[in-house]
Amino acid sequence: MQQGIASPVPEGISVRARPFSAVSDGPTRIHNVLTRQEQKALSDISTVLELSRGRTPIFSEGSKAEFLYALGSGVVRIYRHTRRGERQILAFLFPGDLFGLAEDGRYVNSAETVTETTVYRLPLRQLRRLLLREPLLQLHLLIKAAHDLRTAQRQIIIVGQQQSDRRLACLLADLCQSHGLFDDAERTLRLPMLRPDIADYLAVSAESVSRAFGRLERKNLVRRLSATLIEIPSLSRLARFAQGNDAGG
Amino acid sequence: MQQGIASPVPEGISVRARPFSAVSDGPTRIHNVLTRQEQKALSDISTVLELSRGRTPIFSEGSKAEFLYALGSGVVRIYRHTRRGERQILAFLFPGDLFGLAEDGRYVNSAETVTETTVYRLPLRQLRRLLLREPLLQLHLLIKAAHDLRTAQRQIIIVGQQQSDRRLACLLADLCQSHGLFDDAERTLRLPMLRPDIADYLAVSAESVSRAFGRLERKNLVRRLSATLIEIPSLSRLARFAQGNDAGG
DNA sequence: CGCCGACTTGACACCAATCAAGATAAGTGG
DNA sequence: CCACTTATCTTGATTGGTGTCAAGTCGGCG
Repeated sequence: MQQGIASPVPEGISVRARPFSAVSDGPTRIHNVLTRQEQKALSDISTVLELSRGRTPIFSEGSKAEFLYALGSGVVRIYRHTRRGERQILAFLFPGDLFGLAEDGRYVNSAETVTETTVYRLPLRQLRRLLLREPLLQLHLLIKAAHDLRTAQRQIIIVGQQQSDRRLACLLADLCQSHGLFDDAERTLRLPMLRPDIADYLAVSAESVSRAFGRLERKNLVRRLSATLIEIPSLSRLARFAQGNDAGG
Repeated sequence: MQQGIASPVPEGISVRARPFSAVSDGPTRIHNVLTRQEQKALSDISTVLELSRGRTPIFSEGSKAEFLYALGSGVVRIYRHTRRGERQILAFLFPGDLFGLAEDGRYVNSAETVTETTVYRLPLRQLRRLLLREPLLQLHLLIKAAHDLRTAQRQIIIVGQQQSDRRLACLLADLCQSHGLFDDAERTLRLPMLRPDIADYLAVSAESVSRAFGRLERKNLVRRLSATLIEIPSLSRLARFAQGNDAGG
């Protein structure tokens, strides 16, 4: 639905995640809404895939869709190619996320690992049967879908920003807040992806990502300790800048 | 889910729409997947709202979410404000679309009419009960949600385009193909929205929309008969240009 | 130590935002 | 029916940010 159901997050929902997907790490995530029992039901029909390196394709645009995937550990990117060979990354996925969106029986996007990952593969036919048998489980997936729709809408707003440093600030703030990549003690963010990935996510060139980092650095919003290790003195200042409140030095 | 279920569109699904939502106009839309019986069940818990003019607010960001809305006729825009007062339109909605996405019991976006509209309002509590009672209906809503996620991802790609004339071409092609706004005999598209709406949807300035129209006109991809009536000689050429294949004069 | 990939920085051209002015269309009152 | 008014759209001139191409730097690894 263009907007969705969601709304009051159903009460009495556990955030545990052992058997089915390792969603327990990182801060509590709103869409981790499956009970142990539901995760058991899902894991009963799933196959585990261990993908030991980045850039491993999982499926690609246009191929026949027979599975839904759930990410257990690691990071995955979802992307699509334009006709001119450009790539738009539609999402970075983290543990607990589902992927494998299809239309007319074919995947509409491509999926690749960014890091070493564990993926659970669920046959769509069995999944459909299961969902019809378990309305509450299905409702939780519906809520998850609504969450992902919100995430996509958030990215529309990010990509809609005109200045590249704001776009980058949005991404950095998101990564810090949601996915356990931020080390509170050191105030550092460990980026799992490379510059071209960031560029294709923000819809700018890789060079502009560098320049955007430079501008954030000059405003003391970030400091590059290395290309993938970013110190962030004040998360709230970064987030404020990302959302338009001009943050002075 | 970051991607979703969807996939093989369930068989044996009617596209009729009389009682609940007037989804029958325009070409068959993939997410119009409700049976008469399901529509009846939904209409039993819904209230009809007739909104006789454009710019009527339906709900706004941050207010308490107690309803899901279904659009019966007309056009609605979903948008969000950035902190600097800019507006990003996240979607134009057409008959059959659902809206009212919420998080923690509050709407995350604002919704306003663009034209005269008919809206069906569904109390979330009753809807939730109904969905748990009717797993197939719920599955159809899940498929609808997956469709909307695809639509949002499509907009990410549109907004990610660097040239404004390509963005505009994408929007025009979409409007032609999906929503019964295109007159096949005359080869004209009737735009229901004004320039600032188009601008805030494409994330460009209103002036740039005008210039983009000018450029498309110079390439003979469109002709402005008036500000809201656009002649489109070849839909396929327009679509090809939108997707990156450079279309010469 | 030197190679290699990844990232950064510089120079230039181009596109879009902005501010401002002009054109078009629709609606109002004489 | 026409003049006037207003809202909307278009066009122009300027400025700044970004893509592109190219060169340079950093860091890891053999």
